[in-house]
Amino acid sequence: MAVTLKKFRDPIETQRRIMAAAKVEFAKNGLAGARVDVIAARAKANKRMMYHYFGNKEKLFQLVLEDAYAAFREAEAALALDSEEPIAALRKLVTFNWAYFLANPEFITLVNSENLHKAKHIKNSKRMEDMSRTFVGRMAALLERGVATGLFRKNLDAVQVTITIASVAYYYLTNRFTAAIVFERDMMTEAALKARLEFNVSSILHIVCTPETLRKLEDSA
Amino acid sequence: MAVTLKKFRDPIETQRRIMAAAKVEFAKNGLAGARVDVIAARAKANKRMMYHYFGNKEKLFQLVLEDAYAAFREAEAALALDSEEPIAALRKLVTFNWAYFLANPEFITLVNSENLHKAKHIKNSKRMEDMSRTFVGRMAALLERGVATGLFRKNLDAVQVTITIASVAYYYLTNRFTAAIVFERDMMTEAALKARLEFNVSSILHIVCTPETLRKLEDSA
DNA sequence: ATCATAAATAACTAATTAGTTATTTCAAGA
DNA sequence: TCTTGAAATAACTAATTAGTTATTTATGAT
Repeated sequence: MAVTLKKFRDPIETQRRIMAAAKVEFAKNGLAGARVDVIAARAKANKRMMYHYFGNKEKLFQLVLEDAYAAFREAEAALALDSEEPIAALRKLVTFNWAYFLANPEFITLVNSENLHKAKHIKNSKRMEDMSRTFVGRMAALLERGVATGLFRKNLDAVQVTITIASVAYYYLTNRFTAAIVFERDMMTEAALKARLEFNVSSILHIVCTPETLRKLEDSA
Repeated sequence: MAVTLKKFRDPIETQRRIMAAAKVEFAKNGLAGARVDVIAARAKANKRMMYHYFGNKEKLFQLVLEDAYAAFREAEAALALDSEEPIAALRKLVTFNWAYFLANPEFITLVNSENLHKAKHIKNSKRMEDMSRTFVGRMAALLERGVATGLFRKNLDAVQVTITIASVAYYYLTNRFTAAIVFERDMMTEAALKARLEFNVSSILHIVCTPETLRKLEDSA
């Protein structure tokens, strides 16, 4: 008999493989387009294992989606923005959003899928609730610090700013295929990506900073 | 026998009904999730008619999508921005984008679906090409006029501005379901919608206008 | 009037697919 | 070492679904 290195009966590892395979499949084809047989095959697991560990396709989707959010929030928290000077923190946050969506395109398509389904899979998720609270709090704190030091405009809504930072990155990347046709250019060349990130950083600074702050930034540039 | 008002054998009308039904179904469930039986039933047509007039599900999707783009471009062209003063034109354009996405939510989900499929259905569409050219040209012309009169900042890329105007509206609306959970608020109340539109108009003006223009706008406010 | 053609319908099929049943295989504790 | 329960597999099923076949029905031109 040939010597095998395969490790038998590792339930944790099997679940991990199924989740990873599901993430790829759901991201590529959406919830309706994803095939459980493909997930099982890619996970090198039996389909029955998916049903055993996760119940059904939709519950698996929910877990995959929650995990994707959790990873995103953790990465954002790791930026430690509260220990940075406000302008630097803002630049860092805009750049982080861009880089994260770019490096994790499946996050975008999973979120798109969930919104097509009116967020039914995470609607009553305690886990989502917990993640979101700290996330929103961080942005509000950053804006307050900027306002206190006179760098940022007053009365800006933290939620609007947060949404805007995400939107200028997310929209460009999620719609890059139709945009390539509409604008007749490759949206994903190195130059195009660099240009978009710079535009986004500049745009957010123009939205958030006071005119005086912007003037100083230009002088020092 | 009861008198019937039904008009028999109207191929144009039948095709119209199938397209309208398909738009609803594709928008609600995506391409993979949409059911041709549901489309036929909603159109009050026989499923065979769909195959007769449109070939298959994907070709029908392509037509529905192209029509959705055409309607959007036509509505935008009808704004006649070139006969408006640049600032007013810009406000009008941002407001139009917002109002259009809000009034035609199916446009957003159709575009999302097409991007999930990497734009394969419109990739070689001459019709899309024609629509897009005039659309991009209009934005470039508007920016140039603004720069010429000293209202707008120099060296702004028309494509980046166009994408940004769409993104701040599109992202908010397409992700309104997950956003409602993340931000723990109803994104669709009248007040929330009004606040977002105002934020978007202000944001785009801050990105596009020179500091002096912005100061004057504030003074006159 | 009637005939050719296109519109419309109903019933069918072949393939796919989410979920299940029945069975085997391994590994850890007594 | 034997037993028990969980992990894993294979084969199956019932339902769904895109697409077709075969047929009927209305309409406009002659």
